Amino acid sequence: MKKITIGEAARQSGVKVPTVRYYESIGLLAAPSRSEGNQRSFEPADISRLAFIRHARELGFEIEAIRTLLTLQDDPHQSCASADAIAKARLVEVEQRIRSLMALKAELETMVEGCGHGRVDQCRVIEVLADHGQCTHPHH
Amino acid sequence: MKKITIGEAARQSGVKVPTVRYYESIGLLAAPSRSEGNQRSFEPADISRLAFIRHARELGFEIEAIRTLLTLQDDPHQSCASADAIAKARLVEVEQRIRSLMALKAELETMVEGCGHGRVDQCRVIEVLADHGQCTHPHH
DNA sequence: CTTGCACCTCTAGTCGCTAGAGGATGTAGG
DNA sequence: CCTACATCCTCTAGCGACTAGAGGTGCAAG
Repeated sequence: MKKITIGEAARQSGVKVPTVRYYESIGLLAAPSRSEGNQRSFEPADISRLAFIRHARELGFEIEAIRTLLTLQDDPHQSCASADAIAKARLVEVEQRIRSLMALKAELETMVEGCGHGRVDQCRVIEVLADHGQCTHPHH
Repeated sequence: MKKITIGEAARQSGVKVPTVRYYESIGLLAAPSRSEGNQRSFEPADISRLAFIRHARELGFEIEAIRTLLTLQDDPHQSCASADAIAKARLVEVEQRIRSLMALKAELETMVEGCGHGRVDQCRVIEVLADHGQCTHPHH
């Protein structure tokens, strides 16, 4: 077996070097074996695991959710109901966040459009911020 | 003048009591005068300022952006170009975030739909997470 | 053999709060 | 006036998920 350094692992998985060490420190990744000079030596399986974590993080899953997903992955005979539930919960979160951001976007657009590019005392941006009652879109 | 306690200020502005103290500590809100017994005594203007901050936070502006917006509000003769720029930048951020979340939503939906509710080794949720190449939507 | 990069551990910082300890003040009822 | 109780005070530490930096060691190429 060729030894995979932490730098290689980082490059291949797309996770930064300090983040790899961080994941090890919180027990998301098993501590790898070490070289004679005390340097980490990873296995290909570790790269896959790191890629899994990275992808899940990109999808916005929290570390604790990922921890659960990883234990599910480690034991393929389990029911995937938990994985399904976690993904569904995340989907609901994302949908809510999108709705909220759309309302936000509308309000920011109104603010920016209303700005006459003059002085602050006529600025709609400042004005709207100061007076929530001027919000056209009920969101927050 | 009637004295406004921190609790009243919090209730009227919708900012929590510890958060009001936090805003004071970071200099976003001027330190108010104190009662004989060392308790904070706010002015109506402080309530407006807190409401402004809260609204801006709800719109996702960062504290440093709010600090700038507040100094602009404090001097109404300035050009509102900065306020305009800050709001526009925030708008761009929000639009980007929405796009990214939409892609995410699509991917999560594919994952959840593909789940046969069986065992983990057939679970599309786990599978897609493990292999980024299966992503139908190029986003991250 | 030296240069220089990659690696090691450890601590502290980021952002925007939030929680809790331990004590002082203010107010309403008896 | 006394007591109960809510509210206030300061201070420190914690959250999530890293990121930055100090100060030192390993290793491979020229």
